[in-house]
Amino acid sequence: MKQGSTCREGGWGEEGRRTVVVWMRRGLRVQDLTPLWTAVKEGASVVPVVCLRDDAPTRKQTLRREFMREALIDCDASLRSLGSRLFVRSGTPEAEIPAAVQAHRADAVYAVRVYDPAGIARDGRIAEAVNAIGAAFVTFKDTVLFEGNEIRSGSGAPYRVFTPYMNAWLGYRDEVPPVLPLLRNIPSPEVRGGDLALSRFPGMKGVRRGRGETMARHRLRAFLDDGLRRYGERRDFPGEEGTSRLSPYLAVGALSIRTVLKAVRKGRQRATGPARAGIDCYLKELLWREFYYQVLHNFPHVAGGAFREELNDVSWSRNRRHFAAWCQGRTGYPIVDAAMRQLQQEGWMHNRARMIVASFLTKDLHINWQWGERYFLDHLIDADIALNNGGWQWTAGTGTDASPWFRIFNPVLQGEKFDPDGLYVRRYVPELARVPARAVHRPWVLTGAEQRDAGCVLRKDYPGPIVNHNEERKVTLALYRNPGPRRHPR
DNA sequence: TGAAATGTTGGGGCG
DNA sequence: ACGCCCCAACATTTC
Repeated sequence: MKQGSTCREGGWGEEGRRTVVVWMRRGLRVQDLTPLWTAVKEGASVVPVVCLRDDAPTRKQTLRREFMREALIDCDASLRSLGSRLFVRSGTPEAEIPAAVQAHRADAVYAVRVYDPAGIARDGRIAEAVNAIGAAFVTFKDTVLFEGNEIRSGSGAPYRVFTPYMNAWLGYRDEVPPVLPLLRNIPSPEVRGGDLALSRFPGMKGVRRGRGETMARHRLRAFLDDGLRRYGERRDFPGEEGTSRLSPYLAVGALSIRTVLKAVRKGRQRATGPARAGIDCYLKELLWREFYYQVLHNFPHVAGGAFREELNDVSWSRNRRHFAAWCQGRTGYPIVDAAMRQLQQEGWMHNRARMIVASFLTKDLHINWQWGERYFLDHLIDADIALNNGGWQWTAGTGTDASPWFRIFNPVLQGEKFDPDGLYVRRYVPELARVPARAVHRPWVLTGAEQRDAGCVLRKDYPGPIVNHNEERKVTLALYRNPGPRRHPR
């Protein structure tokens, strides 16, 4: 379970017990958090640390930062109820984790393990600095049930295709790590130099009490009671509340994947027939999560480009006007625009919609999927490098188990299929609220009089389609077939 | 977790 | 009554 640098001999602090800095990175919770639980179980005096920056958030990251800070408030409150607290450090982890070790004369740093190359490199630098002052840097498996090196094919190779991976994974189903026992008390030292109280941190002004571990547990409970058994039939309709909405909590570590799996399995035992099928559908999504972590772990080059490296040569469009229209939800394709506006307003987007907008960016606008990947990372409150990358490469057709690159979504048909009444589109694109259902995903078919009746005059109240899907589809086929240099018109 | 193009079939209108 | 055509509905192939 542990993996890390040198362990220090006999490092007992002045009160005769070890002191461990628990870096709460990707672990904004108190229960079922491996590094925290381990430190407490070992009898250490625990210093739960978060490193925050007090610069003004960029506009694009506002929602994400707000979500994280709500989770911090909840986390701090939970820690306080168990005799501890958050020790907030102002600055970068590279500077502040070693500084916290120094201030508390800690013997070790415990943290949740990460798998992205940049995060691994950063951990390496921090480990070096921490080792240099005589403490250990130890990371723990926590974000996934099984790591990339734990499930291998018969030949020992990592899996590149989802279905065989899933089958192999199911062979280990009895070995999933259990939910950790409840912590009832977390011994912690007094604050030292550089430690801030969360409430005193400048960036916390005005942050409401709201989402965090407590809310995550409520959501999980609500999903188990209501949504889970119908997940299979409802999950594809972005206008409905058919999904768990747990992803933001998993992303910041306000909820543990072990807790989710245990709860879902319990629900599955009681279910029969279609309900069980619906639950299995959800379990499969959790396995996609495991799969993409496994891919990033074993094939780290995906973080910087296509898994299928020959597809790094595709010459993408750099049309800024198109990209801006996509970002702002002004492409003239209602389902795309609704989805992108949902992202801007809520910092979250339904997964079906994510696939549609990703297909549109790559296959209709011919823009590099990495532009979309970056945009999603900046705007999603559930931003997760492994899953975001896996999803984008799946749609772009550059990844493992990728859809063939010629699998292109038609935004009109997708809209009509998965948002038949236009509920989703009308909610996020109010210009289209009064457009009749038959045209809500293709408003350009309305006559001038019908447009005026619906209060949606094309190119005045709502943009005309910025590209012609049918034409751009053909361009994409040519582009992927022959990845060489190419000029994009307009 | 696609969609378009192409092929096949069968029913009904119609000369 | 029959063959022909049209086309919807469905299946298969192709990108």
